[in-house]
Amino acid sequence: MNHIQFCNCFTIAVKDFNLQQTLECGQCFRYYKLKDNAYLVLAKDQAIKIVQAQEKLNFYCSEAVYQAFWKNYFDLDRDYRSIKVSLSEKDDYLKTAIADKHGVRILQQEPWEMLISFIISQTKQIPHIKKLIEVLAQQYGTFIGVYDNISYYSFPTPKQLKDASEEDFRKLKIGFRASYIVDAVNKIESGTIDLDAIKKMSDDEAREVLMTIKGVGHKIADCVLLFGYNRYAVFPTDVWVKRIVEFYYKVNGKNMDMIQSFAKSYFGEYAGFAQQYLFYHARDNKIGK
DNA sequence: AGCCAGGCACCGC
DNA sequence: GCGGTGCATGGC
Repeated sequence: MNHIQFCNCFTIAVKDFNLQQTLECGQCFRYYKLKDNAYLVLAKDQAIKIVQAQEKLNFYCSEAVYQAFWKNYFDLDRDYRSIKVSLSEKDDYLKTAIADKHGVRILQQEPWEMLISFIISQTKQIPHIKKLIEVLAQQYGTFIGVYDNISYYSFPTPKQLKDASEEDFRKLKIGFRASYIVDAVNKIESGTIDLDAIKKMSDDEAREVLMTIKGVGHKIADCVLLFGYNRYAVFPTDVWVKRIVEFYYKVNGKNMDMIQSFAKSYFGEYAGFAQQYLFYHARDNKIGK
C-alpha cells in the first residue's frame, strides 16, 4: 500500500483563476471532488490535492514540484486579464459568458491523454466519460497510490495499451469507440503518427494528421489541439458551440467551414479561449437547448 | 421509460 | 458533396 501523502502545502496568490471552473468546464476528466472544497487532480504520473480559498491556491506539494509541474499545468504564468478584456470587447454575449466563467484557465495537458479522452467523449456526458477513463486507467495505467482508501492510477501510455484488443476495451463498456482506440494506439505504436512531430506543424496540418485516426473528426482533433497542444486559435465546434454561433452570431451552423472561418476572423488568435467561455457558459446554464 | 449525450463512419443519392 | 442513420451505454 503506497499511501499518497499530502503533507507539504505550497500557497500562491492567483487572479483570474477558479479551481472548480477550471476543472469542471469540460476540458479535463481526471479530477475528484474531495471534502471541504478540495480536489484531487491526476496528471502524468502525479496526484495532487488542491484547495482554493478566495485568491489563494493551496497546492499540497513542495514548491519544487509546483514550479516544475503544476504551475505550468494550470497555465498560471499567462495573463488572462488581458485575454478576457480583449474578448469582452467583441460583444455582449461573450462578455456575459466571460463574466460568468471568469476563472477558467486552459490547462496544459498531454496530447495522448487528450486524444483518447476525446475519442471516448463522443456522444457521452462528462460523468460517464470520467468513469470510462478511470476504468481504463485502473486496468492499464500505473498505480500511483492510495488516498482515503481509493486507489489512483495514471493515464495509460500507448505502450501500456498496445496489447489490448477491441474486445478488451468493449469489456470496459467503451462501446463502439473501442476500435477507435485500437486504431489510435496502432498508429502511435507503429510510428505512423508521431505526436511530438505534430508540435512543429501548423494547426491545419496537425488537424489533418489527427483526423487520419479512426473516430477522430474535426471536433475531436480540435479538442486535442486546444487542450493537448495549446493551439489557442482553434475553435472546437460541438453541438453547443454550433447552436451559439447560429443563434448569437447568425452563422449558418450547417456549414462547418463557415463556422471556422467566422471564428477565425471574429475571435482571432484567442478563438480557443472564447470557445471555452462560450461552451461552458451555455452548457452550465442550458442555453440553446 | 424513453430520450439523448462535447461525433463520427458509412451509406445512399 | 451532402443529408440521413446506426452506434454502446448510462444519466437525467
